[in-house]
Amino acid sequence: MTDLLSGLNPQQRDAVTVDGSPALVLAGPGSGKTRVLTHRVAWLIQAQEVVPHRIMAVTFTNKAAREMRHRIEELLGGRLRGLEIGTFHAICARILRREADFIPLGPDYVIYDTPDQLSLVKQALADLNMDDKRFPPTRMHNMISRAKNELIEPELYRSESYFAEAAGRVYERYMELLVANNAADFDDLLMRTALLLAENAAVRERYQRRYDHVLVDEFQDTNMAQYSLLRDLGSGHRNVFCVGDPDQSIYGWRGADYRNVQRFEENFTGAETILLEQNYRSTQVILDVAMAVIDKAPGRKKKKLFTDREGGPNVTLYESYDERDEAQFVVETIAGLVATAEANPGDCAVMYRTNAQSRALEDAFLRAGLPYKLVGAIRFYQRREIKDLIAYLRVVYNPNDSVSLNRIINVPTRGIGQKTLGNLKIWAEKRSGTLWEALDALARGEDSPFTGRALNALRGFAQMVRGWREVARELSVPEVLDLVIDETGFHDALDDGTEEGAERWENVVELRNVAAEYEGLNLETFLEEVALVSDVDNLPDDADAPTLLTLHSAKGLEFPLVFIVGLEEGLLPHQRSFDEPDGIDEERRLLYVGMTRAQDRLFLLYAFRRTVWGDNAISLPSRFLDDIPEELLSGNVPLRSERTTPAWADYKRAITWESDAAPPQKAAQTTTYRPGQRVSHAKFGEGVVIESRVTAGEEEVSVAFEESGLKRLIASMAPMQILD
DNA sequence: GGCTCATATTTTTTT
DNA sequence: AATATGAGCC
Repeated sequence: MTDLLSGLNPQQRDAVTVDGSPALVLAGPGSGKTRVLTHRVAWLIQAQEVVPHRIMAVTFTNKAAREMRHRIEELLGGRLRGLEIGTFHAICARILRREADFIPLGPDYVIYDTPDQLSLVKQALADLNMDDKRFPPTRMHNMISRAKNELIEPELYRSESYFAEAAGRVYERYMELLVANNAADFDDLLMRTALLLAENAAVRERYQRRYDHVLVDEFQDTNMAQYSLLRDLGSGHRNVFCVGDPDQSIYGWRGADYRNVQRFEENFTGAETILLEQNYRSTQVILDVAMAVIDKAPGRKKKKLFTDREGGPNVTLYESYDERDEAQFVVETIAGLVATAEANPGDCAVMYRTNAQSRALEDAFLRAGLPYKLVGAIRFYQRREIKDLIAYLRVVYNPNDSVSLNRIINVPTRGIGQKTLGNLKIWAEKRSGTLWEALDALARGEDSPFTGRALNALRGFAQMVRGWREVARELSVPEVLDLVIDETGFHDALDDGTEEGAERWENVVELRNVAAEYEGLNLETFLEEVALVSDVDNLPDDADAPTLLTLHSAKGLEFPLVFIVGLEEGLLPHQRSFDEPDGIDEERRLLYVGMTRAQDRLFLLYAFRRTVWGDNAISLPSRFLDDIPEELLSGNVPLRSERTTPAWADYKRAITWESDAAPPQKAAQTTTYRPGQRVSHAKFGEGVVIESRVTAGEEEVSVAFEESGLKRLIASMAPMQILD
């Protein structure tokens, strides 16, 4: 039996052994909060003799849940049975299936992902005869989602504006459609569970008795619904243990509210607050840089993080020419450090603000012939062919899921076009039944307005689905998949001889492999797993290759070497954050989260110009860079005091000036280069000037290089020798 | 009914 | 740049 408390510092030990009162652990990055959580669960089981199934532990990702279970099992030296551990969404999904009697859904409800949700919002708009140009489905969906996260039901949704009033009507119809489809969206999982516990005393008390202890990780990123759930679960025994860090709150856009930390202190009076300030991850230099950035956040409770990893190499700040150059620097640096055995490829992570930025990086890795691991981007389960097959499985499981039914009724094409489908919907409405009920009636030979080809196509499809439903219970998930693929001619329709077709078929094979791993599990469990997996969940940790991921998905992870790219105005902070109330601050915290992932080395990069939407634009270094003391930086960017031709400093003034005063005039009015001149560039070699003009105060030269083709360069950035 | 080509529109971040 | 939608043609 291991001593659970040895090897913990005094604060960690206090946290692990909190007894008989609620606890709030404010844990800085790298302060061992995962350790505290796992040791506490183990301590409860071992020292307090709490039965595992009376403990609920909530994590932020499924991967974190798996790892935590694994670590606790290691600590206790045995398998844990019954410990309830998972994300809020996963735990709620299970509760709702069990308590389906109390909600307007059957226990066989399906979970809709974002695209499903969006198509249902469009349907709601259509039903209400509302124009989707004036009421964009994404915005409507956003407002609905926000309401749900705040536990506001349609009938309570009050409008302050015309637009919000419209959203309220869409919300109401959207909910009706979800119920009709026997479906729940992500937000429903939380809202329905939270409301059930809040409104039904019997159910609430049952769950209060069921769990003696509730532990929550990443507490700063909980929303109202999640908090309400937590309060109701914990109000009896008050054994609620929350771990979080307001400085790492980065999910405000999804309804997370770090003020839940204050609410917790109010609702759970007498809660013990424990600060974990010692960082065991990063060097002092990295920590100082990160703290310099976060300290500028307004209205923040200052925490003093410290580490015994004194000093460390300076943080590298690199200004690249464009996103290609940026990616190349990353790849070359990694390759260099690997060559000198200073790092393993798997020690490195490259982080960015938007998924779109991964492209340039992937290109550079591919060109260098180096493998990499990519989190997110085109998510596997979002690929068309995968979604199609999942939709088939969902229809087999729950044929009243009309979103899935609509998706596959003519995929692969089987002669059921817009017109026939429209008629089918009209007929279904006339019979006041669902789409599937109409199809089912057709298959049974009921009289219908359909004749000829349309009738045959519809009946054939319906009979095929009926056939699957009859045998599905006897078959494993991969067997059902095989049946669907076989009878629909999915392979031939997909693998059309093109490279893309072959790739899509590969994905189908991969899905079948995934399904095969669920051998023994039923369709219900498979569909639920698939609906709730996140990208980080699928991160393979065996491959020794650099990881490419967004700053958001980097939360909770750590790497010896971290590159953060695209530190530019408009990207980080992102353009879309500018008009959000807490927007810029959240961007700042996002950068802080990224920086504090690094253990040994941190590289910060920005590009002088970047292609955005196929347009090449000059970019400005991120304002956050200004907050970093220069003595902690090295790289290719001159000190602020020594900059002689800092092109961007003037742009910055031009863009950030507040008054109506004209932006400062720049020196460059005439061009140094003329069309037809032969020039030589250090990197691109020799070429001929095609054009040269002054844009935004900078001379922009287009040169046709013999080796490297046509380039557009900024004269002051990339000086060239004139050869004639 | 289905396919091809042209136009529009897009990208924050995720369960 | 890449994808989604829509018009027009077979």
